[in-house]
Amino acid sequence: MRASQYYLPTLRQAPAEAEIASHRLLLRGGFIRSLAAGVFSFLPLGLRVLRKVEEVIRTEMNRAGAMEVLMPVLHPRELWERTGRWTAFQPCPLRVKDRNEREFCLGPTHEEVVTDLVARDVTSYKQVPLTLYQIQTKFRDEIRPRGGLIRVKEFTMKDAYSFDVDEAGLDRSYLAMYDAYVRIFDRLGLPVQIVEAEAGSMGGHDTREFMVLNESGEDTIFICDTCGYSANAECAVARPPASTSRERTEKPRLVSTPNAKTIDAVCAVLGLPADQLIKTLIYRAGEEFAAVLVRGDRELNDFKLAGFLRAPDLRMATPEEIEQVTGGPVGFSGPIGLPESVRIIADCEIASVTDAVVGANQADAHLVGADPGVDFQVETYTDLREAVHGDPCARCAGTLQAKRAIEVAHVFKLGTKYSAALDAVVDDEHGEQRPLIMGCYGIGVSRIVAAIAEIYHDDNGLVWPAAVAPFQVALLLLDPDREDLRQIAEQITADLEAAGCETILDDRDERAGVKFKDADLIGHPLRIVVGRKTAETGEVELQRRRDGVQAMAKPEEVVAKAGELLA
RNA sequence: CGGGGCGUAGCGCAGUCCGGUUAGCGCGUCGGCUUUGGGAGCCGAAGGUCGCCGGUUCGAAUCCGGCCGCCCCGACCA
Repeated sequence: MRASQYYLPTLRQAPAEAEIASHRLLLRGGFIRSLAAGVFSFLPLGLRVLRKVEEVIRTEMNRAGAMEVLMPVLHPRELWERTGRWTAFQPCPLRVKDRNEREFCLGPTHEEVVTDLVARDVTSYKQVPLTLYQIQTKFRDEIRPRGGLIRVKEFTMKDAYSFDVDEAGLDRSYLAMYDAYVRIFDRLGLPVQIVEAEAGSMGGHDTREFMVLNESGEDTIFICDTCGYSANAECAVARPPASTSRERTEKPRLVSTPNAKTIDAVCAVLGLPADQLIKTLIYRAGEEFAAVLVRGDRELNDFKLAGFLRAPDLRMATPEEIEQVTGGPVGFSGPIGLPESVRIIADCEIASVTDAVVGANQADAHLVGADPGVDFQVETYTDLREAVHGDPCARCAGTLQAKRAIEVAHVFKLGTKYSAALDAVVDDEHGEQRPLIMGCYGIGVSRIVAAIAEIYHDDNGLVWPAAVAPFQVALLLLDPDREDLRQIAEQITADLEAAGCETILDDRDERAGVKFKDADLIGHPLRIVVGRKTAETGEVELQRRRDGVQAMAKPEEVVAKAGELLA
């Protein structure tokens, strides 16, 4: 391929809107261009990278026994209503109407479509296990696109769905995908941390996320420095302190805390540290109210609470509801003297708090000297708080380290949520009808491009791993007007391409500096220079982008030498 | 959606507070000459609804109101 005929619009300066490295460099290198917030075009170079990533995924999926299909982007509303997700899916699917006012959404994910597909044609246990996948554009009306390709409204995703008759089959299908993912990221050269996670709006269990450690990521994960336990912040568990035994002391004492509606304010008024306070949050689930207790210096984790209460309509109580239930205004709620009907749930840590400050359930007052289990009873102690950097690991004597990460893939077990709703049932070996048990496995293909760019770059530009580089070799012909040099360069290009090494010949009518800068910016793994030195010595210069290792070679030796350097 | 920032030539920016000639600068683009191994030099040229709509004013890039777009921080996800 000749650079002089290639669409290669590199930018000397990054557009102002790009902040993170991958976004900046992908724009500058002429890989992508933005059309609107979270909507991008892939230019020839970017598309080559995207296709490389796809191809790695495709071969490993096929190897794992999954079969590729292509499902529609346009999904009829009725299908989504059968699973209740027309309104429940977050972020909300993009919706369109046809000329007859029939409603569709642009597929944000394909559980409904694939399950419906399988429901129509799979009727016997003999037809499973079955794993179908596709590589396709997904649409999500993201609340806030950000970070170039990191979070967008329209993106390429590989999504796979497995169907089995029993849990054992699901386990096998799940493991096959898990292993395939490990191989995929290994081949892509992308180091991933596999973490425990929540399933989000898809529903499911045994959720694992494949994370690329990076400051531009949107997730926080915790990794134990000793045992390797790792989990998304949404479900990371820290070891609570040993619970403390208490004796009945004096009854809690009412103190005046005028206008102290926040933990900070109460601490200031009473001169006490926040870990001496118990924060009482009032939640509503259906017609039921719950008082949720966490230590004053902690944050409640909503995922954990929702997971414990298992109430689909869980929400914080309104100020009016709080007043009605506790008898006091917002900011002064406490666990003492609540109506019997209010459940009291506490984070494990509360069990070791003594002599605590709690809200008095009346305006401008708190109670001092409250002891859990003595002055009030707790229905259940469970892990409800947000883990923080430096917390003790729940599984060993190690310490949890907080890190930022980019989620690039996700595997989890769906169970029968979709098969039951969409009648994907088969006869088992006894002739009994059973809903298929599903697993779901996603990879953010275009996001991987961003993640690789985040990880592999330096001050001069991108540094693509060979597996995904748009071209393996950039051959810089510094004097395109010299016919002898041009012939050498073209011969080397032909040799390399014949050897299966994708090569772009930079024969543009540009100065040497421009070609060097562009080659560095674009990040070709190997650069070969044909220039004046070649005319003098008959040799060309090879340089590896990754570490700058150089070598000289005669034209007929270039293929072998390039192979060595790219290995 | 809440908070913050920004919108002037393809890209990066100045000018806006304090209204007043023909709206500037760097890069890029086009033409010419020179140059030619790390984003060249000189000469010449093209390129602008100053995001949009309305208002104030003799006069608006600049002041006021509304709207749109983009980026960043927060709650969601691949």
